[in-house]
Order: sequence, then structure tokens, then C-alpha cells
Amino acid sequence: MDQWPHDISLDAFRKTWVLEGEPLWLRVFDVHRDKMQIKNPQIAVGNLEKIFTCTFQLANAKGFQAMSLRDLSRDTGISMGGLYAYIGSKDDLAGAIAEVLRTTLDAVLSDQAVLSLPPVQRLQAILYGDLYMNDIMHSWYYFCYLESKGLSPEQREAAMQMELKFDERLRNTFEAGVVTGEFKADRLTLLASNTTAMLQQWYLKRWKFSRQGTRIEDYAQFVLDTTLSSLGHHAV
Amino acid sequence: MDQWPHDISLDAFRKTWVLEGEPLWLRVFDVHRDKMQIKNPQIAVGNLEKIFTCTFQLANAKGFQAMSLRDLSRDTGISMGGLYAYIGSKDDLAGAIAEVLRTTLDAVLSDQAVLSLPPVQRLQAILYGDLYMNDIMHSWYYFCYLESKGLSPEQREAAMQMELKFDERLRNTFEAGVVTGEFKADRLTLLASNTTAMLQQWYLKRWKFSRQGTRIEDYAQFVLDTTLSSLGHHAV
DNA sequence: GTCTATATAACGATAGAC
DNA sequence: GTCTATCGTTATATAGAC
Repeated sequence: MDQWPHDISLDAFRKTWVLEGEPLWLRVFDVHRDKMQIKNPQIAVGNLEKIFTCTFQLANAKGFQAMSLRDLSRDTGISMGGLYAYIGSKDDLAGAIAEVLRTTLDAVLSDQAVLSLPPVQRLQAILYGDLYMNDIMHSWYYFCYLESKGLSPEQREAAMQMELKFDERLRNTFEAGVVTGEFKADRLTLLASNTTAMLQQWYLKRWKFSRQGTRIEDYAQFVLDTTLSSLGHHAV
Repeated sequence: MDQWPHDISLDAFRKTWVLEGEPLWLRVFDVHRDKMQIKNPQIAVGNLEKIFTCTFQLANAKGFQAMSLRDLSRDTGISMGGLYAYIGSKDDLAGAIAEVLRTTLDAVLSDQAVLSLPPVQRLQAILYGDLYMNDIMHSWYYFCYLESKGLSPEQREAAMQMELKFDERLRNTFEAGVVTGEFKADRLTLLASNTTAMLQQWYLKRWKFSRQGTRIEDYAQFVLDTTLSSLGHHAV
């Protein structure tokens, strides 16, 4: 085989979906402009980046509930009153994080390009893409997972639906391979859940991967191989 | 094969390791008697059960940090002052939960009986046993996982060491099977981590299993089959 | 009377909000 | 910078058991 019809490198993903830098913060501004008193995007983006980045650091160190807005004010260099020009309330800040991640993930998952690929490459495109997104937006995923108790019931439900939707996307791919005879049809729902769990490990168990020196390319290959093995497909 | 040399049913596990009811609360009393002003175990156990059970409920609903001791006082029916006869502080309560789980898990993992089993049965005994323990002490695991930010650095480190120790236990079992030629030796460290993650799903993704109607016996079989498949061992 | 367990009420600190 | 609510915590008082 000469070349994948679909470029599955991390660099290619980064260029297709710009999930970092100014484009990201402009999308944050867009999603939450109704909660903010600041009207000028050019002024907002710098402070939004500070607010969200410092929130991730503080929440990661002591938890979102335990973090105070005075901590956030100190770390961002923005006054207490100034913060309230960017957020409706402390809870709205957590809600904004969840909503930005959800809409971003929704956009990436709505990509129909991978659906035309044959089952094995399609599976590979989904697994690699999701893993790259987990890696790039690690802070956002980690926050939403560990702080889900602080989110509104609607947002918690939306997050569960998002995970079920991803599971179903995997399951459909498995079934496409069953139709072509490449995969065997055995407990596909459980297998899809397990594959999702493996991908989530990349942001949930970062301490372990870091300690063991596992690189993302190696882990992506491992997830693909393990999933294919469970599907009875013995890969190259 | 007529019969397993090792009874791997949930009932057998419950009888071997009594992790519920009065024996559990007596162990809680024992682990934390130095933090309590109550001297009489018979009086303590009833209130300890109320305090820990209500803490799990409240922390599950809104998070441990967001839960107030007045909430706990109301739900348990114990006055504010009374609570402080049982706990040294709010943080000590979280610490006690982590410590009880850690010492209990340590005792179960120290069981040397499974080490004499041949690789496949040994793997089965470990997976089933851990899954049963995850199931019975679900509230404790779930609390420790989601509230780990609120624990002391020592306890967080101890929890990580515990997980690494479990991974290593799995890895040793894999390698025992490699020696006998039953398993192939491919990325055993990653595979052990993945198996641990599958077991953790049982308390992390209860909502999903419940929605899909997955029973613990089915899931245990799935985890065993998937792990054996990754080891190149095609099971019965 | 003494020890243990529970209840009341208030203190000081700090939170989110504006 | 201020206001108000609420937090964790504790000093103190009370009640029952032997």
C-alpha cells in the first residue's frame, strides 16, 4: 500500500481543525458573547485566554469549587470587577468551558469525509482524530470530566449524549466492517464503549503515560490494534 | 474441564471479603479511631454509616467541596457539634474515605492464593475479584476518583501507587502466560493499563451500563475475553 | 459524680457578587 | 473596595448511663 487516502498525522489534524490560538479564543468569544459586557473581540480575546487558561491551572491544582475568583483575579491580573465583564458568574464560567468543548467536538464529529472511507481506514481516521483532539484540548476535556458535578443538569445530559453519539459512531463503523466481512459481530456495543474509554485515557491518565514515556503515535497505534484485534481483524 | 479450582462467583467473593455492613463500619471505626472522640464502637458504627453514606450521596449530587457540613448535619440527623465528635475536620472526612478504601484494597490485593493458579485462571481471578470489589465499594471508588483534587498530596500519591501496583500485578500475570507460551509478549505495559481502565469503567460509567442493561457477569466475561484476545489467547 | 454523647449558638474568615 | 451570606469550626451547655 503506497499511501493513506486520508492524512492521519497530527500535523494534518492541526491544520484541518484549528483548535488553538486566536481562532479558538474568537470562538469562545462567539459562543459566550451574550454573557459578556465586552463588545470588541480584539480586546476580549487576550483576556479570555488569560481567564480560561488560569482557570484550568487553578482547577487542576485544587478543583474548581475550591478555587476562588480572587485566585483567578490574582493570576490573570484582572480585577474582581473586571472579571465580571467577561463572565456572568462563577458557574457560568464552568458552563462556558463545557459549551465551547461541546460545540467544538460537535463540529469535528459532524465531518462527513471519513464516512466514505472503507471500514479499517474509517476506524483509523476516527480513533486518530479523536485522540488528537483529546490531546490538543486536553485541559478542556479534563476539566469537563472532573468538574461535571458543577455543571447544570442540561450540560451533564448533553455531555452524556455526546459520548453516546461517539459510541454509536464507532459501532456503525464496526458494523460497516461486519457487512464487508472484515470484522466479526460480537458484543459491538461493549466494544465501542471500551474503545471510547481507551481514548479518554489519554487525558484522564496523562500522569501514567508521561511516567511511562508513551508517545501519542504509539498509543494511537495501540488503540487501533487492540480494537481491530477484538473485532477479529488481524492487522498489518 | 469440570470445575474451576477457584470459585469466582460474586457470592463467593462477598463471603471471603466482607466489605459491607457492620464489619465494614467497624473497620472504618478502627482506621479512624484517633480522629474521633467517640470511644464506644457499638455507638459509633450507626452514626459512621449515616455520615459516610450521606457524604457519598451529597458528594455525588453536588461534589464534596460544594457540599456543606450543614447539609450533612441535616441529612444524617446529627447536629453540627455532633459531627465533630466523629470527624476531625471536613478534609479529614475525605481523607478517611480514601484511607479506608486504600487499606481495604491493599488487604484484598495482598491475597497470595491466586498466585498459585495457572495464568488464565489467575487472570480471571484477578479481573473478577477486582470487578466485584469495584461493584461492592462503588461509592468509595467513585468518590476517591472524582474528589482526588481535595485529598492530601500523600493520599493522591498513594492512590497512584496503588494503581501502578495493580497494573504491575496484571503485567506479571501476563508474563507468566508468556513463559508458558499461552500469551504473546506484545506491549504488555500498555495492555495492563488498558485492562485496569476497563475495570474502572464499572464504577466510572455506571450510567452507561445501567442504560444498556449490562450485568456484571457479562461485563466480567467481556473484560476477560478482550484481554485474552489482546494476548493472542483465543478463549473457550 | 463522672464519663460519654449530643445539641445549641456563635465566632471569625472568606466566598460570590456588584 | 464593600456588602451580605454562608462556610468550617468550636466553646459551651445539656442529657443520659453506670
